[in-house]
Amino acid sequence: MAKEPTTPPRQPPGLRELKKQQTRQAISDTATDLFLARGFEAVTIAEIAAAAQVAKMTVTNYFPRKEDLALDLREEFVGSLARTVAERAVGESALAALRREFLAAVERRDPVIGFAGPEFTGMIVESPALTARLREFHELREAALAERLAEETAAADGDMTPQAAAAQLGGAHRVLFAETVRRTMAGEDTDSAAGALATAAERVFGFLEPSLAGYAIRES
Amino acid sequence: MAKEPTTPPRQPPGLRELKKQQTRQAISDTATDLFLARGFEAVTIAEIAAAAQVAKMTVTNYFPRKEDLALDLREEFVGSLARTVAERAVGESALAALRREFLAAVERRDPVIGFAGPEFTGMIVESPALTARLREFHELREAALAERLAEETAAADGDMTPQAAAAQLGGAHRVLFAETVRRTMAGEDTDSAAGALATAAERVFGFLEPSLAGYAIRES
DNA sequence: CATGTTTTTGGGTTCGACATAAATTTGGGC
DNA sequence: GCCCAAATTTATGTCGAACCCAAAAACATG
Repeated sequence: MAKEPTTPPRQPPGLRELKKQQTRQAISDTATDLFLARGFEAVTIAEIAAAAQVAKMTVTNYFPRKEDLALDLREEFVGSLARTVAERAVGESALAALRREFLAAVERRDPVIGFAGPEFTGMIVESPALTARLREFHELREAALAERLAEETAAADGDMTPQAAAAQLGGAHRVLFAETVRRTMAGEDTDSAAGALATAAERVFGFLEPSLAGYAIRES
Repeated sequence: MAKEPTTPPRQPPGLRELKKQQTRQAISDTATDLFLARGFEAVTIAEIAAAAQVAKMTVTNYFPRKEDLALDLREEFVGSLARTVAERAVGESALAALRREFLAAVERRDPVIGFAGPEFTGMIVESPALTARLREFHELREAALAERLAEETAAADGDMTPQAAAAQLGGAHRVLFAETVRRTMAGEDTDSAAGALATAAERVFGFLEPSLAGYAIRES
């Protein structure tokens, strides 16, 4: 069915691949500029194509959904929690790892937890389509985390503990993300918001401590 | 601006109002039949209008979004958790009330927690648009719960405890809803699924006990 | 530089969402 | 009963995203 050509994905970046990346990036950048200037819904695919000097279909080929043009961090976002858990230290619980990493992300002002500047944040908040897409990302992220936790804890097949724990941990992130967005949209400056977020994170994660402090502690 | 005619909205259901409800229901029923028979995306608004013998625009007037034709339980669903908390007994915590009500809903085989029959459930699962809409309902439900909890606990303005608690409680419901859907799609019969759901609910809510057993206990 | 593959292009279709005005129906006052 | 004003339904038309297909252009490889 899937034929392996003479050259399965090996090294060579190749000119073709290079130009693809450039084209993709150029389209994405062009689109983002337009979205920020006039709002997501107000910009048409045709306009983006014209501005990027490619055919409409080329835009669609790279970004099957219009939302993808604005939210191009899917992989990064969706995998973040599962990755943190997978890479936690021996003796560290999932909760501890996620809290530690969240606080580090606050320090970094990481876009992945919601630090994205008022324009970009506003673009998302103003758009139902983008908001919906982000909601989907949150769900996928939680599902990825649940899967990771199931493996890490060697949970039995019918056991819903991993999903329950992932819902709590993912929920904490979701709530904190929303708070970051709220503060950004309220015009609060980044440093001030970051301070408040760190405090809020202590509280929100602390709230989970009674249930999760002993869950998914890495053994080796 | 808004002029009050001789008769502001008073009592009488009125013939006009009655026919509106009938029309609305007829359209919704027609649409649901078509969706179940051929899938959500495969049915066009024009077809629904033709089958219900009304104009396309009439369908759109009653149901601004196509998804609304299939998911017409928004109010019920979104308000359910907040309502349960609002009506809990004196001395009962939010967690206890929600668990009690969830188990009662399992006994009722309530569609609101996911008991909807394989056809209907399949229709939703197969459709990205309906899945997205349902996701939105979950979020609105959690937000409504958070608001209710904030009032019930007289939380201070910057305090995120209500949101955090709502995320945990709403998360539990979301996870259990997903499990109901999963079992339904796996072909499991309703009674068997209900039994498993009751057990799962005990576990999932029990998992929250350490954090939430003492939260939002009704005082008067 | 010839050949085969991948990417881009251009043209076209479908359908949901939305706007507007015309036609129809209803509720009441008289 | 009759007619008016308000509300509802209908008829038309626009716009844009998603999708399909075949032809042309760009690239990789021997």
